[in-house]
Amino acid sequence: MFIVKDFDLKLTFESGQPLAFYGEYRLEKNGKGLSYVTDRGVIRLHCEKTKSSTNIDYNYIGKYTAKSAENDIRARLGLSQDMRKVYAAIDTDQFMHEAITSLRGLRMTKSDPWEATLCYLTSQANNMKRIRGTIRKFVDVFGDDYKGKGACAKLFPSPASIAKATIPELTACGTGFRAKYIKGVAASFAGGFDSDALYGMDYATAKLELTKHRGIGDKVADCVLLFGYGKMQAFPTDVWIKRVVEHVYFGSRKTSAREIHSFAENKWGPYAGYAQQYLFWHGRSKTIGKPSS
DNA sequence: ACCCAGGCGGGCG
DNA sequence: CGCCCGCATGGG
Repeated sequence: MFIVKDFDLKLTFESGQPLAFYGEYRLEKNGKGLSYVTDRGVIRLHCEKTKSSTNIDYNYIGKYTAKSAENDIRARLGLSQDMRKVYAAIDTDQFMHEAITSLRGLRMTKSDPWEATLCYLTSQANNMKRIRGTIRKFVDVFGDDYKGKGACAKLFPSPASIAKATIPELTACGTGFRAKYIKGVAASFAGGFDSDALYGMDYATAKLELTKHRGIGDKVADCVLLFGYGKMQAFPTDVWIKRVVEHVYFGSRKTSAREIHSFAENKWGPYAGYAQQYLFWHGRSKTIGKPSS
């Protein structure tokens, strides 16, 4: 059982983070529930909001102990983050203040590097619904089966299992033109590429290592660093962020991704990634800057 | 029919 | 550098 403040499961889950691509969010009898798949099993959460905090209960299937499951949840849902500090750092102007007021409790989640990589390779020129459908098919088709203690579950597919799939098998999951990138990067993660080594690298160096892969460009690399490695200075600049930042901070002037990165680094520094997530979700909810809005 | 979706690589001026 | 294009595919 966790008791935390400034935590909103629905916002955290639904704000376009990788957890939503391989997890399941649903209504339960007396509150909200969430389950997600990892390479070790399935974790189920149940949340109850009280006046001043949120109580999170959980159970699990798979190669977990009570302790390792608890650690997994704390890390993935960002339960150790100091939200007072986060909000103090990103509450820089009227727009961000509105975003914080509207989205209080939205946490940055932390997936495994490989999970985030697969999710954001799939995301390019794609929409949330189809991304989710594709990742869920990956789990169904390529995920190992866990069987034990009267329970069974599909696990998140390994790099090796995706690497040995054929291109037609991948496109059958709805990847489209991204299949060749997915297969190639999976092969790298399965052998040769030491993904854990990037934890020990600074942001810029780790980004260089990621973008050596065909199919991982500037934006996907930033997503992997932010959502997969927890490097909070990463500021993924997609079409939405570009629109919102141009509209709110640049008087609707067309601005290059390079300039936006520089702006974000100066304004939010080590918390730029957090600011990005609030800009992204708040901007989308208000369709800020979008043509015909 | 056309446009868009949490882009990227490649070619061109 | 910046700009434009093709890349698959389903939904507005």
